[in-house]
Amino acid sequence: MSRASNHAYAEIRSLILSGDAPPGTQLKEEQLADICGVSRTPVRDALRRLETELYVVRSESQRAFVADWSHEDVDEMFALRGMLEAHAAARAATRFDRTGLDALIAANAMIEAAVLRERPDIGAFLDSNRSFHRIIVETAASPRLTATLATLVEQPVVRRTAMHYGREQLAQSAREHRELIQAFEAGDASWAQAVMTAHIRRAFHAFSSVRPQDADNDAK
Amino acid sequence: MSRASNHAYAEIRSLILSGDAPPGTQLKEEQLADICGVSRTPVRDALRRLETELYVVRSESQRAFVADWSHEDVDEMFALRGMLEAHAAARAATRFDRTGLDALIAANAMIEAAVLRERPDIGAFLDSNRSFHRIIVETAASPRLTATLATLVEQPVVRRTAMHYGREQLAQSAREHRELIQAFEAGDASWAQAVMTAHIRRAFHAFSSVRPQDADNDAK
DNA sequence: AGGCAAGATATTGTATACAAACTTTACGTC
DNA sequence: GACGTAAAGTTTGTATACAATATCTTGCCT
Repeated sequence: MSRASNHAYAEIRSLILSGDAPPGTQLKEEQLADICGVSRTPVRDALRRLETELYVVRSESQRAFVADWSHEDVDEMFALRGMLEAHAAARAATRFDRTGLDALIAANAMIEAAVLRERPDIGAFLDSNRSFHRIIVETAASPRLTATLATLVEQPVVRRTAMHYGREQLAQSAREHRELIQAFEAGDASWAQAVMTAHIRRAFHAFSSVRPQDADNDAK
Repeated sequence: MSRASNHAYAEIRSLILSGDAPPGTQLKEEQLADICGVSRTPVRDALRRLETELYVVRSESQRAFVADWSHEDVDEMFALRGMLEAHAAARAATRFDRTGLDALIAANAMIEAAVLRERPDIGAFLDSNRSFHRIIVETAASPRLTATLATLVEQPVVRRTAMHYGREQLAQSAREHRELIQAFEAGDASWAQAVMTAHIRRAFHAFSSVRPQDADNDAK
């Protein structure tokens, strides 16, 4: 995807993630084109991408809005993500080589470094966490699975979850990653699958315990 | 999505499914625009959609090609579809009402009618089969799940599978549907999930036993 | 003869103008 | 005053022209 199109995508996505365009906001192509400094054509491309990733929904008459997620939507998303990432972990367990494992260990080391300091660095945590999970999904070597998960792992949700992790929960997350690494080193698909299921499920409950008004404050 | 865009989508998709554009064929926007009688703009939209549904892949330099499916791809697709449709069945089991069940029973009656005749009617089987599965997924009431499955249920594969079902396998498929209906009437999520898992898995093995050269003949 | 480079060609990306569709508003009628 | 309808305004859809980039061709140099 080329320059203008990517730029529009990144810009609009960031409008949504930052909360500048809260759920329900109508996204008008021309207005976005002005903001991004490009024409409507690449904006339309960007909106389509964001639509498949479910950041954006369309009304019956094809107008675009920032997606609003009910609690049930989030529950269902975590359920699907749990199934698919656990499946990815199981496949990855029989495919990891030393290079991949080392990359995974390095990513988790960065996570721990971000967590085990006076004031945990949530941004660094999120970045490394994303790398960690991406390595697993890519090692699973199923383009279809990768594509499917890409539409399910909603960064705003992950972010909101992490924001409300306490220090202990962040550390627990890193410990679960350690157990995943053990399962991968043992090449044990069932083990990896079970740990990943629990890992995602726990994240869901951490997310659920966030009261909506707190989450609203995060968006700012 | 509007007229020209939908038309281009349907036309290109049918080029791929019919085999007129075999795997690896380059899909040039201008050429497709001529074929569809529309401009490049809606063609680009259509290609993007087909890309997210993995009918089309792109080279590094953004040229579009008809996707090629390895046996492993198909295996993985069935695995994902099995997980997700079984999950849908479990959710649906706690949500069916009398109207939905009756619709399901009616769909399966049509399937049996298509199968239990001198010469099974594959076209009618496929149509009713699609209805049957759609009712279940929609009853699961998860837009996300619906959207995800839509990108996985590849009609060419379903078709190729059904073409090679013998009369007995077609009848077995209908019997499995009957058991699914029983599970739904009992409101038993685990039962429904298990039957659906087996149902999809059996379809995969029916598909796998088709030798490639036979499958090629089907495409004609 | 083989490889590299420059130009020619083909293909996709972007901007813009116009068309179609949907929404809102204002007015008339009951 | 409420409802329906029509016209004006807004937003998205499509076509087309042009720009950028990739690929292929050709010819030159080694």
